Amino acid sequence: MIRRITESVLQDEMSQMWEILNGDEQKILLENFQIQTFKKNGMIYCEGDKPTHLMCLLKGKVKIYKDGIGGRAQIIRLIRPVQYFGYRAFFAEENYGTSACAFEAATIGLVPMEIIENLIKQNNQFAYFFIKELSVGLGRSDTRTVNLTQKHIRGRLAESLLHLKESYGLEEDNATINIYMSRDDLASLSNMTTSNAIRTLSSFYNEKLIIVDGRKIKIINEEQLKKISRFG
Amino acid sequence: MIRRITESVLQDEMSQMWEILNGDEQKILLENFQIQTFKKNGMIYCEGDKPTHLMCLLKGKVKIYKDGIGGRAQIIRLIRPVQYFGYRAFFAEENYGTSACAFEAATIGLVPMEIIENLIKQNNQFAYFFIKELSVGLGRSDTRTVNLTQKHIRGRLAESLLHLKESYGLEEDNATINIYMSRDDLASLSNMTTSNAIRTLSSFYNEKLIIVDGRKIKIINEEQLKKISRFG
DNA sequence: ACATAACAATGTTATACAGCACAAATATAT
DNA sequence: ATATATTTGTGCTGTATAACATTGTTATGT
Repeated sequence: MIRRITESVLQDEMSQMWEILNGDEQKILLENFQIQTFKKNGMIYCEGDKPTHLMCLLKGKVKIYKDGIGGRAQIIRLIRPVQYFGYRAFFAEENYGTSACAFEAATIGLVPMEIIENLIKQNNQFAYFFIKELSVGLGRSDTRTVNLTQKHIRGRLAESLLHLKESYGLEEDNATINIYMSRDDLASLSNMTTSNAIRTLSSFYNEKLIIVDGRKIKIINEEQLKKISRFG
Repeated sequence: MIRRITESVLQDEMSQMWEILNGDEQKILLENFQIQTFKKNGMIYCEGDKPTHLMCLLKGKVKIYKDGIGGRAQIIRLIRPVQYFGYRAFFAEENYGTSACAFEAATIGLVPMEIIENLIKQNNQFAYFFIKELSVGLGRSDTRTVNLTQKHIRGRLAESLLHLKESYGLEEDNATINIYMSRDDLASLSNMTTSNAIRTLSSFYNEKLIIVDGRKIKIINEEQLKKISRFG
């Protein structure tokens, strides 16, 4: 019964990966697949840990971050369902260089990296899946470096808000960003202090670009935000 | 005769890749391999171009950079012989997100990406080579993001100097960094303005950490530079 | 050898941003 | 439900660093 459930998860939600595999390979994946849940703010893995599993976010929201200088965290990547993560360090033969934490209650599918490694060795399309995944990620990371270092504070925050919208979408009102995020996290995402995140957020509110209600943020002038993000 | 030469280049210098391939595959690589030279400051490819070839730096020094906001360039990666580059965008199915330029006269080996793609599809170890290469690169890029955004100006410059030493080594005196780089490039590498690169360099000189003679930089107190890099 | 341009060095000013302190408002746990 | 901890909002102050201006120095070409 449980096997039925996990099989349908693999088939339906992780189809991108599942469909590349042949029957035998699917069977191997199924036999080694497990699902784990994490509470809000639960740690999924820590910087320095040994990577053991490929992870696939099935439900919830996850942040990948690095602890920088003086405890200042820096969010590197936001994960949404269905995205894969946690495998880079294994391939690079390193310990994790980042930590992963659930923004909100999360359900994650896990596959031991040895299994993934073997599948890669027998299925080239599967290997190519990771090559593409990593290549896209590397491009993003480089772009992010430049954005974070060269854009001004307003541009960085505007970019983050738009990025949150792209990643997690909007609520039923078609305006409120569908995430409940602290000012602190918003600051880590935008490479600024919490004070500045708060301050800039209220500037945007005064300029009628957004409406802020506690942690809920409604975008009301996306065009202008885009302009500011491009550099304003 | 020419074939003999290119074969020896593949065998000796690009051995990391060559040795993974079987006889037939090596033949394919050899038949599609060509060597090209670039002058000092010669452009190898540009942001926005369509990626067509895997490149391998055989001789010289190359910088990979992005043109950021207001013409401010940002060096993303330094290439030394023998390192591979130029393939990411193809795998990601994007145009180049960076530009590549020769610091000094460079010799580059080129292989059409279609050939690489086919080799990947028939040789899993070859695929794994790229998975590892990309994984290491992605980790570096993420680390770099945090270093450039969170370290202070002195820390960033110290880090760059040490990085240059690691990348290109020292001259016979075992102290002078083996690269002839403008202050402007040093600034792009360290995410600062040219003025600040110059200023901070002369601070380091006054503190007797380095000796500067034009573009030649001699490291005389590496320990202290490391401390500053870690955060001083 | 000289002119011209590119590069390097340094001082001055302007500004964006970080750090801190404190009060008010919200979450979270018991 | 109440207490405790965390998060949020603001103002103020100091500082790092970007921007600008000036001058000296080193390449490059004629």
